[in-house]
Amino acid sequence: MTMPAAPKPASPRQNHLLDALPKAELEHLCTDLELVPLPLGKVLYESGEGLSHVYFPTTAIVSLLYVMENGASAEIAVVGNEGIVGIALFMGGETMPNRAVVQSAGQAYRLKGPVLKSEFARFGGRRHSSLQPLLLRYTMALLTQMAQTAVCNRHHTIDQQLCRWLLLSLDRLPSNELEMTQELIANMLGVRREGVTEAAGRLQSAGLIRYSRGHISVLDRPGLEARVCECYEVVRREFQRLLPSRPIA
Amino acid sequence: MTMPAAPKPASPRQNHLLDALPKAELEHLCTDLELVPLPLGKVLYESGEGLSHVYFPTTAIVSLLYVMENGASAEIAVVGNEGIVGIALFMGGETMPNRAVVQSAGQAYRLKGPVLKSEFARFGGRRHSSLQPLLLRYTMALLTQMAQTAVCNRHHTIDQQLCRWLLLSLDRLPSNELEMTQELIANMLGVRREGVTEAAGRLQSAGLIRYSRGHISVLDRPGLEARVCECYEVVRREFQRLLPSRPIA
DNA sequence: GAAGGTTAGTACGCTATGGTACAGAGAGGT
DNA sequence: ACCTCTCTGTACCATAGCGTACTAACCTTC
Repeated sequence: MTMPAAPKPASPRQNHLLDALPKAELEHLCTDLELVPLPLGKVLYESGEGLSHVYFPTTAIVSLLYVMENGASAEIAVVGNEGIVGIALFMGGETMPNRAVVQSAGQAYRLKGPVLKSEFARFGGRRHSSLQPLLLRYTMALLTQMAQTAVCNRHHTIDQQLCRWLLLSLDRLPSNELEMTQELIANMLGVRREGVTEAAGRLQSAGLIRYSRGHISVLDRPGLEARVCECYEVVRREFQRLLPSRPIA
Repeated sequence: MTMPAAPKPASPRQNHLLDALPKAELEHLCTDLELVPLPLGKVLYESGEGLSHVYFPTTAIVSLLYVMENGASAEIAVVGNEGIVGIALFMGGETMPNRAVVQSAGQAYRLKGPVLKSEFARFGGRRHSSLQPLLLRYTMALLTQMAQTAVCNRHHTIDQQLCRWLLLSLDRLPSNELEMTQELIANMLGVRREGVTEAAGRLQSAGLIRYSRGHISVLDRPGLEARVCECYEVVRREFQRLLPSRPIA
């Protein structure tokens, strides 16, 4: 069951990582958490650019993209309310050769880099932080998502990849509606826009979705799950296993 | 300059991660490091299987593969003397949905899981361990390699991918010779064996490599670099940036 | 040196996807 | 109501890579 559609007050607990923290620790962070709107298309960081903040999405979805020299792009991973944007900050290295762009508008809590770093390192000191193991497990799940993206890109059809993409997005949204043009989906998947049109047309004919000018209604989620490749389930299971506080679906 | 081909005595310092540790810390680990041979094809861990050890390759190269339900496979990343096999052990989660298989025979130092974990966690205590930040930065580099694999799978031709694969392997070997059948390369790249035959044939006609029954001699490395897609350089630069102790090339 | 296995090369048709061009269908402004 | 812009649908050809079948080199072993 997804939650009721009533406009809920924003709370850090809408992000599963923050929600998984012990009460005291979350409250400790709360003073530094800043709620920010993430409009569609906003670039949180650019390839190779240092990050000033990390973002814990609540209702927004962020795509990690690689943009090639010739301008073509491909989605590497997607981050919603189950995760955090900006792992390079606590993993070290400061930057990544990717771009993080808002794929579905919404909100996120952001935290200044130094605050996160000090909290992350506060491990084994007087007080045991549970943030570090949590973030590391999340990173593992992200790793799996990237690995599976590579596999999917190699072996699966656009139809299957579109199903995977829709399901991954759906899992990170409160409703069955998403605002997304075919053009943008094509950018994410790294395929032609026409390819998405055809694939989406097939899904629509099958009665699984309804598409109209940037708005997708998912009518038959089980139908999508029946068509998707194994990649989706592998990723979903891994997130659930590593971050069991709450199934991401 | 690659090192002279003389058979050197094995040393943990042949692995760049171990080599990057301060002397005292390496010596502390040395009692637990165990040199093991890694024959071609050996499976270090299976998808979803718990790991008892981590491996620091010195002369071996290990591939991380995803094996699909139908048996087809795709390489996710490759680990040589610049890295470590078994990051799930310190990242948490214990397992990964991949298989780690020896792609080029050689040696590695292995370390019992619990030893690594305790050393990894010995951070912020009385003594600051430099192992943790090192391994986390390595994980970031691995992340980039996976991301770039996804991009490469999406956008680049078999020829380009073969070049990338050869260069990545070359960077992890002391010589310009590799033992590798086209069949195996095809498994790694997740393409048909015939596709590799044709791509390799083109490289051979161009005088860049010589291929003969499982043995490849790279004759013209700059030639390969001229044909490879940007993915190779992105990964190489990222490894160099994050693990600057020694360029992996 | 003959036999059998492994590795590599070649050929042919098929399909998914890319490149390109253009037409239709909504939405929004004036 | 009309124009215009954005988004979607369709069509056509080109091509990279797949599936399959077969042949040709080469290596090993008897």
